[in-house]
Amino acid sequence: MATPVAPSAGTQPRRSAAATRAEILRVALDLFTRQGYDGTSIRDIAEALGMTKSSLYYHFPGKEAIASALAERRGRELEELVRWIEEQPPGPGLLRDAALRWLASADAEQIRGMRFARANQPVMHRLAEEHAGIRQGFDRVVEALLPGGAGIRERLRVRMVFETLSAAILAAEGTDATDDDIIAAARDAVVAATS
Amino acid sequence: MATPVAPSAGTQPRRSAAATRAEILRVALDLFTRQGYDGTSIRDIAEALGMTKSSLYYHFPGKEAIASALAERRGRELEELVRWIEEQPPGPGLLRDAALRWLASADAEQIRGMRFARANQPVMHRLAEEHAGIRQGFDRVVEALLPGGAGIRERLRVRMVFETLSAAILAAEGTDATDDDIIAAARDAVVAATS
DNA sequence: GTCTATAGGTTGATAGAC
DNA sequence: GTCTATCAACCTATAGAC
Repeated sequence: MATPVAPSAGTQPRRSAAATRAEILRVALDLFTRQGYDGTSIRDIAEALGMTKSSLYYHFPGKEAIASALAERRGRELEELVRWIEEQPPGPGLLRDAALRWLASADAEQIRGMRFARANQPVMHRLAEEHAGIRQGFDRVVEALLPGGAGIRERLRVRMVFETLSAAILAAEGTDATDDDIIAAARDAVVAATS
Repeated sequence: MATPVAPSAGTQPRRSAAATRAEILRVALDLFTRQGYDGTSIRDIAEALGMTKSSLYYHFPGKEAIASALAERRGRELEELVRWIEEQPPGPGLLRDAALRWLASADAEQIRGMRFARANQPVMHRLAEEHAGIRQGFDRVVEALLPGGAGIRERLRVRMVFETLSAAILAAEGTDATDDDIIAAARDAVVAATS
């Protein structure tokens, strides 16, 4: 399963540090999603990359820092959605439009990111607590869509609309549904929930 | 946080083994949900019960057996739903009726069970693989509701209706929503999705 | 049924050579 | 940037006394 890297011949490494970092994140995302954060050791990640644990520590200060980088990437995607919402004129159709826009932007990588977040709730929650920058999931989105004094039931409703994609991903677990199937199912549910 | 158990005075233990077993499951469910399966050691569970690890091994052959017992309990709840579905006359309204029945039966304990399953996907999945008896989640329910040749999109739709409660629980994470709020939100979504 | 003690293994992380 | 070698801390699980 590992993809060993041929040792570099010259003094210059074959790939830049930035590329290696991205590769580490890609492999870690895959393993964390499939085996869970706690079920994946630093050694697992390193071996899948064809390097040793110690080399990994050159690129990241620790295991949690890898998960943190993944969470931050996910946070940036959501922040972009918040910015878009704040630019729109408020109105009753905005919730549906925002949710459908979110779905339309969901590519394979983003779906993998959500699967990761879903499969590793305990770590994500811990990261959000320690590290105040990473606010949990759709908090900011809900904030942007609702007036300040909204009740708990209204908040729940809005949150659930955005959890729809997450629900579709979970529903597809173990089946052979494609990403397109998942997004189509989520879209139907969003439309039904915002009628 | 621990609730130490007073040592029994006579030769007979204060509580039957069955009661102790149930208490272990209750405490383990709580800890597994809050800290995750891997984040909870046998020692954590034992200390919360006021006993030592070794005593726990008298009641359960291992850590995984505890999670397995929790998963089986969850499986029994779903089996009851499957039985009910099979007794009903088939029809287009059956999906909604079954989902609403499932919601109506969801008490606090069941919601805690779902939260556990949700927060520990990797273990649940592993248990379902190794131990063929525990089939994953709503597989049986979907089977009972759909004709054999149903397509993947139709299967997804049915699964998602049942994932609604799960989505509501997730949406309520971190908020101060009550169980009633969660169930109400889930009911609205089920009705919308099955119109 | 519960305890102490410990075996046997894995983990995340560090030091220092190249 | 990558390696070998090593550490302390932690885990599950077992043995055997009471």
